Amino acid sequence: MLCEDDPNLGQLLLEYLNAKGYTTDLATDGQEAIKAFKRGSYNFIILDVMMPIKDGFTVAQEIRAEDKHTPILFLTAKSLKEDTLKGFEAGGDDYMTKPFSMEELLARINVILKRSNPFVLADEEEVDDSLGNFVFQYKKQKLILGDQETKLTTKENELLFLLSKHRNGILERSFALKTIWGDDNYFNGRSMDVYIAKLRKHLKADDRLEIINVHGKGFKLIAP
Amino acid sequence: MLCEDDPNLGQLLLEYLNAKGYTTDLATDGQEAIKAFKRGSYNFIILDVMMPIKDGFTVAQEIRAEDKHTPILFLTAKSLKEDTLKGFEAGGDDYMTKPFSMEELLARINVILKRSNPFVLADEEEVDDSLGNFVFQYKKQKLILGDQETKLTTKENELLFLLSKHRNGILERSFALKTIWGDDNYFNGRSMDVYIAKLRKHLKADDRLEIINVHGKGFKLIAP
DNA sequence: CGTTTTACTTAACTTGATTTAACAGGGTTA
DNA sequence: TAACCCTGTTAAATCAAGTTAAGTAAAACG
Repeated sequence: MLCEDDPNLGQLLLEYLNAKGYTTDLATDGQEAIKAFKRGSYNFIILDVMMPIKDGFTVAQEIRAEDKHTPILFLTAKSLKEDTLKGFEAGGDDYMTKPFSMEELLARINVILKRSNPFVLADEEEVDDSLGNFVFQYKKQKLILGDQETKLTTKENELLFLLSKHRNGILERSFALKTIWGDDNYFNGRSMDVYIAKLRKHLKADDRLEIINVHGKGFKLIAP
Repeated sequence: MLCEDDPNLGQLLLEYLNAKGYTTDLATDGQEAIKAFKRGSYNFIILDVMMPIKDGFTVAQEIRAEDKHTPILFLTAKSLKEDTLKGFEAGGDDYMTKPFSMEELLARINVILKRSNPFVLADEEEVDDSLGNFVFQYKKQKLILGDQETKLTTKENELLFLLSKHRNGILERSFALKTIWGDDNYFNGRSMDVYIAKLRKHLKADDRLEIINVHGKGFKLIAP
C-alpha cells in the first residue's frame, strides 16, 4: 500500500511499483490509509509523512497497534534528525528523504522484504539460507545436503522458513499457526506438531541442528 | 564489526556502539575486515565504502560469497544514485551518507537486526556459562558435564539462568516468580520450589555447587 | 475415467513438562 | 515450646507435545 497526498508523485510511484511486479493500492490521506489497511492485507506499506487529516507517523502508530510485522517505509520532504528518529520510533523500517530515486526506493523495498517476508519478493532472487551443513532453498522448496536434495512439501517449507527466520529464538506457536495455517486452533496445532516431527527427521542428518520445544510458547531452531 | 579507515570516526563509532550494548570490533581497511570476518562471528557488519586496499563494496561481495545472512550497512561520503544502488547490489541492507547522526545509525541497526535475527538485539543475555565443572548453555537449554549432556526443561533453564546471573548473591523469590511465571502467588511459589529441588538434583554431580535457601528472601547459588 | 500418488489432517496412543496436592521438616517469633 | 509460616520432597493430576498410523481429498497419472 502506498499513501501519498501529492497526486502526481502518487500516480508515478503507483505505476512504477506495479510495473516492477508489486501490486499496489494508492491512498491519498492518512484516514484512507488506515481504512485500506484494515480492509486489505498488505505486504508492505509506504507512507508519506506530511499529509492532510492524519500524518504518516500517526498512521504508522495506529497500524503498529494491530500489526507489528508489516514493514513500513516513510517518505518525507523533511530530513530533520528528530523526524528521522521519530519515524523509527513509530515502528518504521526505513526513512527516505525527497527527492529520491525510484530505483533506490525499489532496492530498499526489496532488501526489507527479503529479511521480513521473502514469500512476496517481486524478482527472481534466490533466497538460499545455510542451516548447518544444509542449504535451504525456500523458493525451490528444497533442502540440500552435499549432493542429496530433499523436496519439501509446502507446509514443511513454510514452517522451516519461519523457524529459520527466528533461528536461535522462539517461534511462537500461535504466530506460526496464524501465519501458515491462518488460524490458531487445536487441530491446526496438532497438525503443526506433526510437521515439526517431519522436519526433525529431515534435520537429523546434521546434529548441530535441533528443534527444541519451549513448553507452552513455541519452538526454537538451534543453528550455528 | 565496524570497518572504517578514518581513525577519528572509527573510534567514535566504536565507543558509541559499545556504550549502546553492541560489542564491536574495529577494522581499518578492507583486507583487515575480511580477515576479521573469517576469524570472528559477527551479527552485523558496518562498512565504509571508500577505503584503502579494498573498498567496501568488494568487501561486501566477498563476505556475501560465504555468508548471505549477516546484515551489512554501508557508510559513505558519496551520495550518488549509482553508488547507492551498487551498495544494494553488493548485498547491502542499508546505505547511509555522511554526515549522519549516530542515533539514526543505531536506529537503523536495531530495525535491521529486529527483522533479520531478533535474538542478537543489544539487550540479549550471555549465552554459555561455566558453573563449577558444568557448562550451562542457556540458548540450547543444556547442562554439560564432560561428555554428559542433560536437557533442561524451559522452567529449569530459566530458573538456572536467573540463579546463575545472581550467583553468590540472593535471587529473590518474588523477582524470580514475576520474571519466569509472571505472577508471584502461592501456587507458582510452590511450583518454583519443585524446580529448585530438580535443579539441586542436576547440580549434585558437582559438590562445589549448591543452592541454598535464604529464609523468606529467596535462593542463592553458591558457585566458584 | 478410474487408479495411484501425494499432501495434509485427524485420530489414537505415548511421552514429557508443569502444576497441584499432600505430608514432612525447618525457622521464626510470641 | 507452641503456633505459624516457609521450604523440601515426592507423587498424582493435568495439560502440552511427540509419534505413528489411519483417513481424506485433491492432483497426477495412465
